[in-house]
Amino acid sequence: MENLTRKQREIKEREDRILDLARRMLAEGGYLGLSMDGIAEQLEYSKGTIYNHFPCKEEIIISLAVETMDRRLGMFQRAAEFVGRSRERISAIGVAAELFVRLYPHHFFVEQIIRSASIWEKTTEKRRSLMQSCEHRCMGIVSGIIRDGIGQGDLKLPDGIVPEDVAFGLWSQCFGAYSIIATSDSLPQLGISDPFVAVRRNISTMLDGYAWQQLSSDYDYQQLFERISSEVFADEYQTLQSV
Amino acid sequence: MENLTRKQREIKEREDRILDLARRMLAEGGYLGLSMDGIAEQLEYSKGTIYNHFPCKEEIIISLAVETMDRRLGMFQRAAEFVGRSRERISAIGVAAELFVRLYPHHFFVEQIIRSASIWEKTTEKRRSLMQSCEHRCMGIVSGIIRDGIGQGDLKLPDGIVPEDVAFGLWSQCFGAYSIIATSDSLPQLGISDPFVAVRRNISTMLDGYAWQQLSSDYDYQQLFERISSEVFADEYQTLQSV
DNA sequence: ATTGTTTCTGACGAAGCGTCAGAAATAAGG
DNA sequence: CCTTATTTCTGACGCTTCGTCAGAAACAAT
Repeated sequence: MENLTRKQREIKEREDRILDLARRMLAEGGYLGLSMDGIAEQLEYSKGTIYNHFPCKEEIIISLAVETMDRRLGMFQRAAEFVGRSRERISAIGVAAELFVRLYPHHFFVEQIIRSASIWEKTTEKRRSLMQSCEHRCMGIVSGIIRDGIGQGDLKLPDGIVPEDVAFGLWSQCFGAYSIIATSDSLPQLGISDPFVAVRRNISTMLDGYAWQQLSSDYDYQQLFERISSEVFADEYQTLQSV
Repeated sequence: MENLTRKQREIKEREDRILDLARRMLAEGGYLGLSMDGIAEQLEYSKGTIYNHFPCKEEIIISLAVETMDRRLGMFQRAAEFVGRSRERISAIGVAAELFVRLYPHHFFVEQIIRSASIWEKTTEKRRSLMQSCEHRCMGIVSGIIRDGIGQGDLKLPDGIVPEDVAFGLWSQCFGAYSIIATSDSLPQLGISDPFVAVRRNISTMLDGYAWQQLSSDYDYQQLFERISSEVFADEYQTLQSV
């Protein structure tokens, strides 16, 4: 793998710096805060050089989004390896999702931007399908655990409901809640003192509704949450605590 | 109320035309598709005139968002008046939310943009608090129904959970799901054939998890959905069918 | 008819995007 | 080591959009 010339290494390294700076600019000032001129200036390269890496602003954003989803996918994979009953494993996914958004809010923010700015027209098909495949694999992990649960008799879905429908429910609950949390500073005024706890309870209650064993009345999922955090995601959890 | 000069009426009418065009431009090309120059050109006024109405692009977007939330608030109010047990009334809210997003996707899109583009810095405190108050009242309606349910013995929340937490769950479930539906065209590939139905089932299951009477096993909420659509929201439902 | 006020206009400066001819650096060949 | 070919880098350029503002035009009051 080390058959790269000095030049090629330089280029790769510069690309990382571009993405790193771009993410910060995006976090700072949203879509408009990210400026090609600004990148060139701050990195002390000419604009042309930046455009050698990325043909347009939108491609940078997509690249950031792919990085983001890769990172989460990694955490989901680690979570899925948690040894335990199916509902414990899905809880591990929940821990991963929450830790991810709390630890890397900038990453999550990129995903929100992707979903609203219409940047798709300008980007190549390749990047788009790369993103989709990340999304698919994330969903696949979750659906897989649900299927395992069904196979092991922990869960039985009613007619007309497939595991993907439930996975979609978890996904939208998380995405929606985390979006609202990130962009609304008046939740305490609305009477929601700890929205993250509220999300966990709501999701847990939905799974109870599907009668996924073991029910939250027979098991301390709050304690499991702590255990998974400190066992599976020790480093991440540490970081979060210290902030 | 009719003490307006011809001029003033002209101005009011023009403001509506600006907002109408702006919404279409926004729906067409996102944040970037909305251009002040474009508005001036298409409406055949000079830019200065447009800027007499709105001091910046962002204020237009906020105005659109307020329109949006007002409209939904209206539908929520009608839904809340539905006569029935508490869980039937919350179902009516669900119908309103779904009809709203399906009938007025442009309106919903504005809300998504608001939540990602960083437009808040440029806008006045007044508009912002106007939006918040809309949000609060929407939440208030939902929380109110939940409280009614508790008062009438249909529902009992576990310790540490307040009605607002449950309302937050419904809100985030809907917002997340509708966002994903609006911006992801690969849901069928993921195995989710009818995402709107999936949302309804997931929400219903969550309410079952809270043991909100009557449980979905004892009541045909699918049929209730149809009934509310055609009774409370006859016009809207009609429009939706014909599209 | 004259004066004062409101409303409208479009040229302007600033900033950002993406391009491209030519300069500079690097690699290859003798 | 010098020449030539190739790659990489540069920044001026054209274009679009934002938001401003001095002056023109329309309107109202006297």
